[in-house]
Amino acid sequence: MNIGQASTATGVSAKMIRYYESIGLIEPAGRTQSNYRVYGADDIHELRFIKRARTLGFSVEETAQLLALWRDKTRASADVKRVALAHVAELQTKIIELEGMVQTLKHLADCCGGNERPNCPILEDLAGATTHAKGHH
Amino acid sequence: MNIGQASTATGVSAKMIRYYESIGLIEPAGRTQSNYRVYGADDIHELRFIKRARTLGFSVEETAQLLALWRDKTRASADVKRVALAHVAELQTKIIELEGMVQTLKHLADCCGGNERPNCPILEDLAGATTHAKGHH
DNA sequence: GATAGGGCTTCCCATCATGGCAAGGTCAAG
DNA sequence: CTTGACCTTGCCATGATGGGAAGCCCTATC
Repeated sequence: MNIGQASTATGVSAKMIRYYESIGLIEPAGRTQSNYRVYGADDIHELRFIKRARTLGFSVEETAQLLALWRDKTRASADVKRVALAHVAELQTKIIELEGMVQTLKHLADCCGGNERPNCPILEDLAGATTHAKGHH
Repeated sequence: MNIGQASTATGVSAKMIRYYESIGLIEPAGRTQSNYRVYGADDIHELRFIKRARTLGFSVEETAQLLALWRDKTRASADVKRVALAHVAELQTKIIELEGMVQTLKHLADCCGGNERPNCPILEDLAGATTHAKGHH
């Protein structure tokens, strides 16, 4: 299996497969006599694992940890769970941050006429926020 | 006012002030005879505006649009509102994405013993997801 | 067998917003 | 005049990804 086929089989671009190899996330692939990378069923499996982890928002670093645990047949599931829950906490922190932005902006937008006149509470907030921000009008 | 003072006055690092100048987000600052950048009250005001916009998650590009609207005294508030609501939509899309990840991971973590044994539904999901993912147990 | 088209290789560059470091000029206080 | 804190520019790094160029390889068709 060539890198292009591995790519379509896993949804990981050829570019990224090479990148993952270069940073040591995956072992260097075998090569044909003409220096083409060759992938087997195990490699495909591993790339799918990586793809899924990335889709769930794990960083490459976290993915490496999960891969190591996956490879280690004597792992404790507690270790996996810890990594997963730490990631959940990160995600939730991010969500709360974004929700704060949304709330503020929605409030400001609600207060904005959205018409032809220049008067705009959104700009007023950005320019000083001394106006009624939200909650304490 | 030197760049360091402008930085502490606005919360924008000196590095970023120079960067914003280099990409044309702000006008080149005036200079002293010894080539130090000089900032006045208006510049501080503008940097605070930028800081606030960035804090609300606007990209530098979006911030540039907002700055332009702010400077334009004849703007229509509808234009500002459009930029803001477009950004809200982006944020909400991102939030939904993250919430999907959290939901999946929480479900998997709930199903994981979190003990000394290697058996782990989290890894099983990453490795193939042919197990009961979520919803269709 | 020659040629064309597509796939592979490596290497470099760009993104976005930010930080860090280094070498050198400047300013203010002692 | 020295010291230390500040400023200047310039280059490099991040994280994960894409783009492109130059050159080699393989296969199918003529």
